[in-house]
Amino acid sequence: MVTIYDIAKKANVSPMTVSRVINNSPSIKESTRLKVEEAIRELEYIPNKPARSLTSKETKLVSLVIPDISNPFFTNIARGAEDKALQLGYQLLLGNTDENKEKEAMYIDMLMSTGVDGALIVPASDDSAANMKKLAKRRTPFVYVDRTVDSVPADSVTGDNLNTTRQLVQHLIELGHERICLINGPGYLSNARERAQAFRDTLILSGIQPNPAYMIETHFKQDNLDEIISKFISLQHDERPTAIVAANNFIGVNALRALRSLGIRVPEDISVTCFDDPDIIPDYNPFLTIAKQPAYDMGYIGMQLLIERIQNEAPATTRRIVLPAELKVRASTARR
Amino acid sequence: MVTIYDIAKKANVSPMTVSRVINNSPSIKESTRLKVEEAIRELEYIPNKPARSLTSKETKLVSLVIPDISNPFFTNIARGAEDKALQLGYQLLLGNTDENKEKEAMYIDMLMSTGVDGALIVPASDDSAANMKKLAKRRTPFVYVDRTVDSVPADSVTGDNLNTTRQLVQHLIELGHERICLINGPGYLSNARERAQAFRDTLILSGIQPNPAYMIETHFKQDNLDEIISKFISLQHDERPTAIVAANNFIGVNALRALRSLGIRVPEDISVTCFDDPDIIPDYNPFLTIAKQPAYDMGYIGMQLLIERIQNEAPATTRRIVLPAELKVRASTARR
DNA sequence: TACTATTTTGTTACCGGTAACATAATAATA
DNA sequence: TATTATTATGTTACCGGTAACAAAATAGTA
Repeated sequence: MVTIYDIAKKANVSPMTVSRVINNSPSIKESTRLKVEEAIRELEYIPNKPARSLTSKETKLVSLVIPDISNPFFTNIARGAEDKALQLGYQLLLGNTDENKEKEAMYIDMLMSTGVDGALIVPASDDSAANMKKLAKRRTPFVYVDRTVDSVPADSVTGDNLNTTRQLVQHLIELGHERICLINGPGYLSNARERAQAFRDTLILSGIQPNPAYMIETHFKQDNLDEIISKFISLQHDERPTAIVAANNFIGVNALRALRSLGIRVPEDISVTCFDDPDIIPDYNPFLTIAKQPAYDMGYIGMQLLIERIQNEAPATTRRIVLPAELKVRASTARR
Repeated sequence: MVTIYDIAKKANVSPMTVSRVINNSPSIKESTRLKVEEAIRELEYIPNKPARSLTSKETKLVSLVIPDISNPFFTNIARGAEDKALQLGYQLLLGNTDENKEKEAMYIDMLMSTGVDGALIVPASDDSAANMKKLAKRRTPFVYVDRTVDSVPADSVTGDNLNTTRQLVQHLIELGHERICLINGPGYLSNARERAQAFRDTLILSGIQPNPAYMIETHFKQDNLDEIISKFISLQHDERPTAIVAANNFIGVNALRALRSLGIRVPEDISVTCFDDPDIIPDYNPFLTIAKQPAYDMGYIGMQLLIERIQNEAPATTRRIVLPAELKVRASTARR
C-alpha cells in the first residue's frame, strides 16, 4: 500500500508537506506542489480514509436504515438519499430492518461502531426510542423519514398524513361511499396513528360516525389478508364496507389479492385505495387509486437536513418537513 | 468519546487487556474479563472501527455498485447482497452509476479510498475495464453480477443468457411467430451481446433467417421508444414484426408504452416479452410474459463469493456462476 | 547589509486500536 | 522448596494520517 511516506520520499519532502498538498493547503510553493502531485500520480497514491478518520473524527459515511429496500416507497427514498449524499461527498450505507426493532438495534450499534457521521432512519417502532437515544447520547446526528419517534426529538421529513388521509377518504365519500374501512399499519408507528386519527376526523367532518370495527391494524408488509377481508365480506349487506383505505402499498396489494381470491370485484363490489404506489415504474399498472407520497424527495431532503446537521449548519431547534401527496385517481375506486 | 484507555483506567488494567477482552482472546482470567466487561457496560464503550482498520487492514465494508436501485431487478440484487453481507458481518455501501462509466469511476475511487474489503459490481460498460483494473491492481476483491468485463477476469454471477433468450424466442416461435424483433441493450455490455447471439442462434436453429433490421440496440433505461417502434409498425404488412423480445424490464415497458401510444394492441397485434419483471411485487401486474431471472439469488450468491474471496477461502481460479431464469407466460404473448 | 515579517517546510506527538515481545503471576514438577 | 512451564498481563512501537508548534527559507524594510 502506498502511503504519504512513500510519496514524501519520492518527492524529497516531508510527509506533512504531502498531506498539505493532498488537502490543498494554501501555503505550498507551486514547484513543490507539482513535484508532490507528480509523485502521487506515479505511485497511484490513494488516501486512506480510515486513517484520516482517526484524527478528523469524521468518516464521510452516512447510514440509511429502512424497513425494506424492496418496497418501492423505500427504494425511492434510498435513491433520493444516495443522490444527495453523493452530491455532498458522502457515501451511503444501507440497512434493512424488516420492521424489526432488534434488527434495527443491530444496525444502530454497527453504524455507531463504524463511526458514520449521521443516519437517516425510518424507525421500526415507538420502542425504537432506546435505539434513538443511543444515537442521541453519542451525538450522532440523525433524521427521521416517513415516521418519527416523538419521545426522542430529531429533524424529520414525513408525509402530510392528515391531509393525505383526508384526500383519500374524501375522494371515496364523493363517490358516495359511507362504510369505509381503514386497514392500517401497527399503532406503534407514528404514521399509522396519524392516519387513523385523520381517518376518524375526516369521517366525522363529513357527518359519518366512525365505526371501530372498520378500523383494522395489521402491519406494513406483504401478507395474506384473506381472514380480515372475509370477515368484512361476511357482514350482512347493509353493514358490509363498500370501500377500503389501505395505509400503504403492500397492504393495498394484500387487500386486492384477498378480494380477488374471495371473488369480490374491484371496484364494482368494493373500492380500494391506498398510500404509495406498489409500482416503481410510474403508471406501469394504472389500476389502483393511490395517494402518491414524494418518496424520492423525502430521501433527498432528509439527507440534506442530515448533512446540514452533521456540518453544524442546522438551527438548534428540530426541523419538521411535511410533504404533501398527490392523489392519483385510477380504476380501483368507483361510484357507489 | 470512550476509548479502551478509559476502560483500562476504570478497570485497573492495561489497554491491551481491554483489547483482549473485546476480541475475546482466550488467555484472560475470568475475574479480569468480568471487571473489564463491567467497565465497558458502565461507560457504554463502543469500539472504533476506523482505528481498528488501521492495523487490521480490513473495514468489514463491502460496496455494491449497480446502475440504478430503482430498477426492481437491481433492487432485488441489492436486497440479496445486503442479507448475505449482514449475515457474514459486513456492511453494505450503495452506489448508483446510472450506466455511466464516469460515475462508476468515481465510485471505484471512493470505495478504494474508503478501504472497502471488496465490491459487487454490475459494470457500466466494457470500457469499465480501466476501473476494474484499478481494483485488481489494488488487490481489492470484486465480483461481477449480471454482466462481466471479459478483459479483466473475476468471479461472476450472471443469468444464463443463452438459454433464457432461447426460452423466450422459442415460446414465441411455438405461438407461430417468425418475424420477431429484439430490442436489446447496448452492444458494449456482455449480457446484451450474449442475448443478441442467442437470439440469432435460436432463430437459425428453428429455420428462421435472422433479419438484422429486427435487431435494435438501445439502452437498459426508461426511455421513449416511439420512434423505433413506429419504424417497425410502418413496415408493410408482410414485413412487420409480430413479436418483440425486450432485453430487460425497462425496455419492455418502454415498448409497451410506445405501442399503446401508437394504438397497437398487445397481444392482438403484436406479442411482447422481456427479461426481468417490471414489478417488484410478484404478479402484481401479471400482464407481461417475462423471463424472470433470480435477481435476489444473484446478489446473495455474489456476496457469498465476494466474501469468500475476501477471506481467502476462494480457489485461485475465477468462478462463474450461471443461473437459470423462469419463463412466466402471461397475457402479453398470443398465438399468431 | 542587518533585521524583521512572511511564507514554506519540517518535527513531534497523537488519534484509537493491535501485533510482537517482555514480564509478572500462577501452576506444575522434581 | 526450588525450578520450570504455563498463563495472564503489561510495554513498546506502529498502522496512516494530521494538528500544533518549530525551524528554515524567502521577502520586505530600514
